[in-house]
Order: sequence, then C-alpha cells, then structure tokens
Amino acid sequence: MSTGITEREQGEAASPGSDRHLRADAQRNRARILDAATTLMAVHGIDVPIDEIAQLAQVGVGTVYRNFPTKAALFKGLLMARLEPLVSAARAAADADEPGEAFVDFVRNLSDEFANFKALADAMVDSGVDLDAAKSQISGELISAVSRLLERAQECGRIRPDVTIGDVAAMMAGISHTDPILMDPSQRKRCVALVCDSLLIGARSLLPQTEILQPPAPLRTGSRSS
Amino acid sequence: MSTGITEREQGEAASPGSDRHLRADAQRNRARILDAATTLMAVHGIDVPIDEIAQLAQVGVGTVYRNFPTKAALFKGLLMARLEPLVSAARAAADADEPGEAFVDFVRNLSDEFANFKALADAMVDSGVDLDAAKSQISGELISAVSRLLERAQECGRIRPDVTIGDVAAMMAGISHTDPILMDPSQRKRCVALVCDSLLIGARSLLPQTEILQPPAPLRTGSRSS
DNA sequence: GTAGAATCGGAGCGTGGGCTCCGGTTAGGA
DNA sequence: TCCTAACCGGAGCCCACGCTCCGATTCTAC
Repeated sequence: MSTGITEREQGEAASPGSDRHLRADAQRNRARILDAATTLMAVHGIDVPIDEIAQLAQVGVGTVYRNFPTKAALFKGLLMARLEPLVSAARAAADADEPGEAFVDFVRNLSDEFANFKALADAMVDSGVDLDAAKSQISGELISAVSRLLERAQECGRIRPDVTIGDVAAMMAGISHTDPILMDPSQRKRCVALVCDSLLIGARSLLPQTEILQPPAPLRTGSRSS
Repeated sequence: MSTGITEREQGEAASPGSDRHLRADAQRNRARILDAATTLMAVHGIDVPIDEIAQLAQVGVGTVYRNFPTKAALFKGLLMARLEPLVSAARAAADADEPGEAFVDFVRNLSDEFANFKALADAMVDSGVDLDAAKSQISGELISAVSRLLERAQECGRIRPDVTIGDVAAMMAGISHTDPILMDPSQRKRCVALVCDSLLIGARSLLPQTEILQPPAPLRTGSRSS
C-alpha cells in the first residue's frame, strides 16, 4: 500500500488528556475528528485521505493535524481503542470452561471486528506502514492471548494439535483482508466456519446449511463491466 | 488500493500483433517491457510505478505508453497470459480420473501462481481497478472451469457437498492476497492444506507434519520496530 | 465588555505517480 | 549511401495526498 507515511510520529496521539486544559470547542472538534475517522476508516481502511476525514468532521485539516501529528498517529489511536477489547476477550476466552467453544466464538468475533474496521485488518496485514513499539506491543499481547486460548483448546482435545498460532493468524488475516466484493458478510461467515471446521476435531457442523441452496455457478467476478 | 486509474483503456494492449510491421528495435523493446513488468509486478503487484518498469526495461516511459496505452492495459496483458494456462489446467483437472486429487493439486497450483504473481491476486481481489469485459470473460472462464472441477470432485464423494465455488474462490483469494510477512511460502502451504482439509471428506493428511516442531509462540507481528 | 491566548481553517508546499509531447535518433528500403 | 517514416526517451504536465503556516476567529478569565 505504502501511503507515503514517514516514520517519525514520536508525537504520539498528541493527547492533551488530563493535565492540559482543552478549550470547549477544541474538545468538540477532537471528538468529531475521532468519530469521522472511525466511520471512514471502517470502510476504506487507512487509505482514506485526511481531507475527507476533516470534511466529514466539519473541520479544517489543520485541526486534524493539531490533534494527531501524523495520519499514522490518528490511525494508531483508533487501532489501540479497537485492539484492547479484543485482547481482553481473548484472555477471558482462554479462561472459559469450554475453550473449544470459546475459541470458535472468539474467532467469529475477531472476524466481525476486522470486517467492521478495515483498518484493523490492514494493520495486521500491511507491511507498508511500520507501526511502532506500542502497536507491536499490543499486537503481541493479542497474539499471546490467542496463543493461550489455542493451547487450552488443544489441551481439551477440541482443536487439532498440529495447528499453530501462525496458522490461525494467517487464516484470519486472509479472510478479513479480502475485498468485500468477493467476501461479503455471509461469505465471510461461511469461510470462518470452514476454517473452524479445519481446526476443530470432530463434528463438521459449523457451515450454515441453509445457504447452500443457491446455485454455485454464476458468482460475481469482481468486475462491474460498465 | 485505488491507484487512480481511469476507466478508458479502450485502446486494448495496442497489440500490433500480426498485420502491422514492427521495427526490430520496437519488438525488442516491447519484449523487454513485458519481461520487466512481469518481474516487478510479480513482487509488488499493480502498485509498481511505470517509471520503474521502464527503468528496468532500459526504456523511456514514452516507449511503455506507446506499447500499452494505460498502466491497466499493460497489467491486463500480463494477467491474461497468466490466466489462460490456469483455465486449461482447471479444465484438464475436471477431466482427470480422480477429481479429488486433481482438485487438491489444482488448488495448490493456483495458490503458487497467485503468490508468484501478486498482481494476479490483486486483480482477483481489488475492486478499485475495474477490469473490463475481456478480463471478466476469462475470469468467468476460470470460475466456470473450477466450478466443473469442484462439481466432479463432489460427485465422486471426495469433497463436501455443501461447499460452493464461492467458498473456494474466497478462500483462495484470501490466502493469496495476504501480505508475505504474515504469509510466507511455508505458511501459505500450511493454510492451503488446512483449507483442503476443510473441503475434503475423510483423511486429514494434508497438513505437513514436519513443521509443527517449531514453538508456536513468538511469531513475527508484522512490525519491524526500527 | 474586553484583552489576548488558544484554536481554527484552508491556501499552498513538496512529493510521487500516471501520462503526454515533441525534438532527437535510427532502422531499413531504395 | 541516403532519406524518411517510425520509433525513442525523458522533461514536464496534472492531479492526489500528506502535511505546514499564518492570518482570522473564538473562547474564557478578569
């Protein structure tokens, strides 16, 4: 992708947070920027131009850059907010009574979250944007939490022992990052089900049986020939 | 991705092919451009700048644009050349004695081809580049050839009957389009094996057993914190 | 109400990439 | 060898996007 983002962003999210006093209008604008960025990045990923975010937030680009020193910083701020609940969910799932079911639920949840927030998937997949220590830390936390969940599910005999966390990460990234035209929500659910089928030991019941009635032939090929 | 490509490209690949006489140097240059484009697009996909292709081909950008009116046209030309053998392979596989094995072999082949030629995967996945009728035709041929292969393998009882061509297309696209950092060649082979495991009826023997010795924990997280 | 500090906003800079244009070069037939 | 049509090539146009700068505006303490 290589959106031309340089690697400074030491400025963090320029968070005035607690100590510094933000004027009322500044607080309002900051919130509007975050809302707009969330909305747009959810659909377009990190490719959305800052100008569009500013426009939706009814704010000048200068105001965006006063709150977030770089596009990557804004992106990272949103990402962290999304990633943390996932880490918590993975940890909770690892402590669940039935790790097998918990694993499947978590994977479904993860896929939904990725699909709903395209930038999240972009970040997990894209090597063009070099996110810094904070990102790699929380990403590492997510990986290790899912690792524990996976191990427990394997210990319980619900998941194949020859599956690695790398397999899970790669499959999830693949499913989530694929373009919505080829991978609409119901197709994505089917793929998640197939992946789970390949990971779980035993019953193959995850693929929804109601949707196989449609003829398999035509399929949208990704081109809307005008 | 949205590389800013407009949708004219009626000019086709400006193929002088048979009737028009190409000067010797022109033929040489055209071949060099194709070689360079193949090399670079294999790695960087459609994102590679025309200037780089021209440079590698030891040719000016003007020469590139004389042979291919747009970047999309050049891209399409290469794509077609890559897609046709795949269609043939799918048709041959559909006529094979053991469609189950043929299906698995074909899927592996497809995955390799996608991975070796990133633009191919980009094209199957990316909606930003609207490829035209020719593309959608040959892409449709590939889809229908794989459909027949899938149906035959299902009739033989080797592949689950509830799997659709859409499932296969989406999974392959997902696996192939994922960034190499998360999906290196051996990881990709594992994922293909897992997908096949989920599609095939019966034995789960496809995942290579030699590679599970490595500890599942660390994993590259996609950030090389500098 | 007022001063002035904080904030706003958008014109504009720099860069990168697709594509064009036209003067210079060269192949190849006579 | 010479002529000319065909071809070459890269400077440069245009546009998109990340980001900066500074005069205009607005909040808020007094």
